[in-house]
Amino acid sequence: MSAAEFHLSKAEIVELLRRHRISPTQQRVEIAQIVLSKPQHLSADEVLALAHERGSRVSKATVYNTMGLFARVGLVREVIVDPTKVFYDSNVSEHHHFYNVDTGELMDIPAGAVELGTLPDLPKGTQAAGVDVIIRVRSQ
Amino acid sequence: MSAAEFHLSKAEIVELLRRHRISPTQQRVEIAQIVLSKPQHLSADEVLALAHERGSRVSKATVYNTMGLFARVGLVREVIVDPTKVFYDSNVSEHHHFYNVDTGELMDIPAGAVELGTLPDLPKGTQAAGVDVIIRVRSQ
DNA sequence: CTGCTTGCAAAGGCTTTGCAGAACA
DNA sequence: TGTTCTGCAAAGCCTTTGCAAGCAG
Repeated sequence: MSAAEFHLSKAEIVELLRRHRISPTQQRVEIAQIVLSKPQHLSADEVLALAHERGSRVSKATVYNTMGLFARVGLVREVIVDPTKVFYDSNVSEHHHFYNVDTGELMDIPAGAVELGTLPDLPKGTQAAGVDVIIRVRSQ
Repeated sequence: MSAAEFHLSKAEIVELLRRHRISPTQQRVEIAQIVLSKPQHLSADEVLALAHERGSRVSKATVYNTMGLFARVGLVREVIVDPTKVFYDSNVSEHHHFYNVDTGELMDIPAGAVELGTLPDLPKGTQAAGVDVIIRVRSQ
């Protein structure tokens, strides 16, 4: 997906959801507006907090359902770096991450800054589903 | 650490723990014997189950404390690929992983099969703490 | 209408913690 | 003996689920 997905009007969000065969309910549209507004890394709790700040009346269960749905259709990407919570990344183009284990901060690695040669042979009977590179850093 | 760390006698385990400034209590020695017996990926629950199979009377709390301690001193490595549980890898030499999202199986990627060029510039004020490469695969 | 969604609260699963008793040095 | 460790149960967190009421098409 390109950066054109960012800064979307409500109508564009509705269209985007429809293209992904997601029925554009009010909650889903509001969550999409928050999450897809710019490249960012948000936990479910942060999405909920942002929604409430905006005045949306969305429940925690719906945030989880919706983020799971968005991840399944490729609107966001789950980033698993911290055993205590999942991050959702609104940038679904191929890129990798720095994770500061002291602050819990997740940052993008500039595209092209990590070269990954050809993939190794996959285990028999499997197909690739994604490659994650996480560089853990510590505040010094 | 080399493969020489595997197949250790009780005395060797005690010595290994002492070298890492870990007081070799009975439970820690038993857990180390299980975990460090060979290259493997175990969850805390699996360590506990193996300990009980062996007849050790170790509690869940002690398994968590001990695995956390071992990870902190570098006797094992935490592998975070699944938001529902942490894996402990007894192979602490540099290598990466395949993770089968369908089966939950974690496998080593043969050493050298993934080429990672030079690391990108780290965020200001941080130092590298580790690099994880996870290739997610699906059963086909 | 008819099924999909939502929200609430409760349940679930993994991990941590508090504290008394036990083991280590 | 003083400190560190262990075990149990309870608590904590994030996430999922059950089910009745509410919306979408």
